[in-house]
Amino acid sequence: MATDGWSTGRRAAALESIVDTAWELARENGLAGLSLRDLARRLGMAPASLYSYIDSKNGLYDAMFAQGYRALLAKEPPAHSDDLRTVLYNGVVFYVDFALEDPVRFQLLSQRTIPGFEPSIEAYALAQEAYAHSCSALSAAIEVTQEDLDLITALVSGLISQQIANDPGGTRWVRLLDDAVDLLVPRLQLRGKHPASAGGR
Amino acid sequence: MATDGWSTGRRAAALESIVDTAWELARENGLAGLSLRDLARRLGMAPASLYSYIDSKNGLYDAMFAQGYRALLAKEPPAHSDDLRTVLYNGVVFYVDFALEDPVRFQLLSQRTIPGFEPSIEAYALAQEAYAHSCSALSAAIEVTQEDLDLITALVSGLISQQIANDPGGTRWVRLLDDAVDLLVPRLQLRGKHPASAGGR
DNA sequence: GTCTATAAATGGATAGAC
DNA sequence: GTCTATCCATTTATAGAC
Repeated sequence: MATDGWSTGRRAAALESIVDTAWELARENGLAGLSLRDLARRLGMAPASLYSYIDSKNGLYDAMFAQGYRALLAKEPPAHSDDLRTVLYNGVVFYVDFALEDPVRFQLLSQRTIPGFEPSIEAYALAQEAYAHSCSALSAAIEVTQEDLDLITALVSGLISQQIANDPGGTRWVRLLDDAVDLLVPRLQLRGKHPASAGGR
Repeated sequence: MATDGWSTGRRAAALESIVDTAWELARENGLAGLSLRDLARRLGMAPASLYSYIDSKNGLYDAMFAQGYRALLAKEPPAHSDDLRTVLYNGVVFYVDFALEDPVRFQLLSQRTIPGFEPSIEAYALAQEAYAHSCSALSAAIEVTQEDLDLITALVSGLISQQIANDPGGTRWVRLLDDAVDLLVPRLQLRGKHPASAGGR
């Protein structure tokens, strides 16, 4: 039905506006400092009205979590390349840019910091999809193991969180991205030269 | 005066008991979920009495922060060695053990996650002291630049936070510590062979 | 869906007696 | 230094009218 689609469309748009405003407040007062009262006030509505769109505060965090990963999935990925170093570097920059663009979002999406919150299965599926996308470009360039990917993830997320925590707005850590890639590339190439050890998951 | 020392000693002991209990609650309910009311109840005292020891909730976080770094400084450091890889590996394991021993403590000490909290100058000095200790063992073994140290810090803290966030209680990330050290050692040795580039801060 | 009203609890923090 | 009492703001969440 047209009416049905229209109303659910309007509903989704209203929810997205709520989530957008929630991110706005989270950037101002911190993720844990977000309150439904502030949110309703900024939206010009009564706090109780929020419950037409979310079922609880954790439901709001869940919607924010999902929207965050949807934003990552919607981002234009780096151009393809056959050079391993280029693929890795571009992929890493792609994610670092996204993370530093909004540190609070990085906090919700990548760190476990809100006491009671755990993403729903559907929201977590988006996170996995985004992760798979990041890995596929690299897998196309060279055979990588799960351990390779985990090391890359650790190093990159470590640089990001150090940057956010210890030099917010600066470049002390992100400028090491080149060096970080230089660290990783030899390990990946080494494995690429031993096809006998292929078959890693 | 003896009385003075005694009373301040008792006072310090009482404060430490408060901070210990605060950590206990933080491990149960999350760092942000800590409340002065719960804390007082568990201590068997009135909430108002806490204010004889702390001046505010952030003051409590500050005392916890300081105590956390004091615990790190009090930990028996790894044995000395002349082998670079051994020094690096032992130093890294030393810190990883400390972090995983109490993930919530790692959160307060190493991540910026409590909205209004910023460590006091005195507490932060302890953090710097602990950092300097970690670096000195490495510096004794080989010449390292600040960039080297930052890369090590990023990789290690990245492994720790991934371990905590994505595989709590498991070993998926920490078992990569060996590989992480293998990644770092060549970079450090390379610089060691070019003494012309010495003088890095 | 939105509102008013309100629940029911928790939060941090202070005043003042003892 | 500890207590009782309390303030006052805030919190999430619900009930029920419109």
